[in-house]
Amino acid sequence: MSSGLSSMNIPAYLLEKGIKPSVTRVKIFEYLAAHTLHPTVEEIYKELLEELPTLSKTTVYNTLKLFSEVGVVRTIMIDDNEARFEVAVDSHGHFKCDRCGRIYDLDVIVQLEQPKELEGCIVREQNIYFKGLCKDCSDRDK
Amino acid sequence: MSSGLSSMNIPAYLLEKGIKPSVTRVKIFEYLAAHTLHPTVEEIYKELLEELPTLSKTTVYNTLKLFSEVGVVRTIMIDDNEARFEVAVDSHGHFKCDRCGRIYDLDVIVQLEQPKELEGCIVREQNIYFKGLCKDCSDRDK
DNA sequence: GTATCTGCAAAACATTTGCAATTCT
DNA sequence: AGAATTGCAAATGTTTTGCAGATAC
Repeated sequence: MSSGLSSMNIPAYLLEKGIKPSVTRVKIFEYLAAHTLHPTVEEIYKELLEELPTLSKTTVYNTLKLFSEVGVVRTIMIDDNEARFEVAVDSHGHFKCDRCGRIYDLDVIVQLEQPKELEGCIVREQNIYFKGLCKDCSDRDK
Repeated sequence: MSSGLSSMNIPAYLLEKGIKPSVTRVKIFEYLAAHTLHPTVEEIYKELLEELPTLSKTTVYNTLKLFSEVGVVRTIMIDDNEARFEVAVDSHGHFKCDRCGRIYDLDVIVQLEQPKELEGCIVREQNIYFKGLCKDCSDRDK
């Protein structure tokens, strides 16, 4: 059969971060790696349900929380109260369109100088995001 | 009596933005102006309840939404799904402590260059925030 | 066989909505 | 009176929790 863990390609990245692999975890990770437009829990859940018919939303939440704790994924919250997720790679910026809600990655690698005010603090993460109207939506206005 | 609108000092800022003043609105604005550590709806509501015993959380939500729409306040969401608010002044960065949850303003005025990738987009807002452990919390580790 | 992972149902929150009551002019 | 503001109660939507069942080693 070809549905077990043993037949899967287990991302080294997960192992490096100390994640014990399971079919569910690998699938969720692969989904995030393949869908870089920052899916919501709902989206991940609905799509994977086709491959994993017994999947529950709780498990998606649990897994993303686990991934987030060990640094495999980054949680993005911009304004609306629904978390979005991405595989944690080099710090980059985001652009969120206020109209269509899409969140785009910016290739620019963000490496800000640490403000003097943060001396004594331990800075673990830095984020930059822009908001406005994306090209598609602003074209539609014309 | 001294509890009506007529006895209050109405912030010019509200009028400029076209907000029709009311006791509730002025109080909420004053609270935000005086409490710059980015209070939540809950915090604003609980504190103002002492002065405005009939205040409802719905009104706090409505007012903040109104303020936000006209640009009087800015809504901040960093990770947890609870909105925080500040009076909208010049763009500045934030630092959120993962342990105690406090959000600090950074005096640094943020004026980023617009990434080339965003050509054709209408950028209306830019945000920068750092995350990690604040001085108090990291001192506690030693 | 024991520990871990998963899933269901219910609970916990934050936020929104509909509508009635109140207030302001 | 008429329009806008406020407040209650219920609905909505996301996320968390407790615990039982399944799975892996």
